[in-house]
Amino acid sequence: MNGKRTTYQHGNLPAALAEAVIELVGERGVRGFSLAEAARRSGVSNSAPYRHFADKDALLVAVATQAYAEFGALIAAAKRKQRDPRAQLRAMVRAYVNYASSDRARFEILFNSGLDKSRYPALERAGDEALGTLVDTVAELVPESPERIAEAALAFRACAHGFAMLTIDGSLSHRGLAPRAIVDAAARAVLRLADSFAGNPARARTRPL
Amino acid sequence: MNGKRTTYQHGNLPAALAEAVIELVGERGVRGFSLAEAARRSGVSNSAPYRHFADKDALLVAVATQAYAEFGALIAAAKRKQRDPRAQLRAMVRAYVNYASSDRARFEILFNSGLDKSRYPALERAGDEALGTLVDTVAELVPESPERIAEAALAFRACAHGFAMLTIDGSLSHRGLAPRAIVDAAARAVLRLADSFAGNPARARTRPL
DNA sequence: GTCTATATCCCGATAGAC
DNA sequence: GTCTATCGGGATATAGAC
Repeated sequence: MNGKRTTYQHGNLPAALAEAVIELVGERGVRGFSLAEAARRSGVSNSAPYRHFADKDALLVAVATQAYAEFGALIAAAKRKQRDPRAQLRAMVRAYVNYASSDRARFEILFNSGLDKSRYPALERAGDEALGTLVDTVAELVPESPERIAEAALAFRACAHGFAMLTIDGSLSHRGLAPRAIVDAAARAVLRLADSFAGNPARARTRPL
Repeated sequence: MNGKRTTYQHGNLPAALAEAVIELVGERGVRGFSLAEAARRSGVSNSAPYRHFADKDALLVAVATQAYAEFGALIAAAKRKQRDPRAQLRAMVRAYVNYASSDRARFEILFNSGLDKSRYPALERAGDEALGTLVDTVAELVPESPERIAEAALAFRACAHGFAMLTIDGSLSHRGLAPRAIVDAAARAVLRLADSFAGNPARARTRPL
């Protein structure tokens, strides 16, 4: 709001770059994204980003960390709108899979960018935090042993993740499956799993939950 | 087997390039792969690949198409070793998820390269063919309606796919989950789904299959 | 018909000036 | 913090050697 800016364009170059990254990935995919173009769109020179990020990957990791926080918040919000654990699980899975189409760029950066998460502890922690809500819910749904809870949580998450990845990857598009239909199918599948886990392992179930 | 080759290095540059791509992706990941380096490793100039492939992506698509064939063959082979449909499903899921760790480079090219499959019809067809065996098996497992079969097949595939993607992505590695354990968990999860689908939709199940 | 040589442009990254 | 300059490398397109 004043004329103080001379060489300093934004007051917040990191944020501007992050936005540019999202924009670019949305337009060209992760492979089409370039640091130089992000700098250009932010109105700075090629080398300016290096004052804030060690390299291209560092910028991507920063955006991914942010995205994880947003992703986790969406999942937590979906849960909060429901009362019983089963409905909460459904809502969370829907939020998970929906994120792949509603915020495709960020989802791609998180899960289809080839970033090795195990090399970035902060990113790994952000991921664990984002999905912590899911694990908590599973603990209420599945009886007894921690092993069973862990197994169930992994299954739910993997199932939802698979649907989300297929949403992105184009393998399903030629089958006329709209994003919404995929979200529905994912929720149904995970609830089937949940019902299976809720019952006694080796025996039949009788209307779980 | 003769001295006829002078400038012609391989007798088969496309195959040599494909091999180099696998090698490179294995070493550096999809993002680290470069066409120039693949050419170098194949002993030809920068521009030689363009006699066979329109661009970088075309080479990647060619390798992906090949990989799909191999992937599909592994799944089909796993099925053939079993008799009853349930065991066949288990074997196929295991083959699917195992592929992610046993042939990580090809799996990454197929599912983590950011290639938009819907833009390459040949690749799309290769994918459908590779997974056709799975759908066939589901038709034997799930009763009645084609809609139910389609829903079940999608759920099984998505679930397996999710486990496979998590294998790749490093999200699970810090939890001490070995590839083998992930394969086991995936098979158990998909069989839970299968049991759920095999029963009557809205009622309890009684030891399906 | 297959590959080399070459040339252009873009990108990633670094060094030093303001 | 940012810019300019610069280096090395990669992606292509073209022209021409064999």
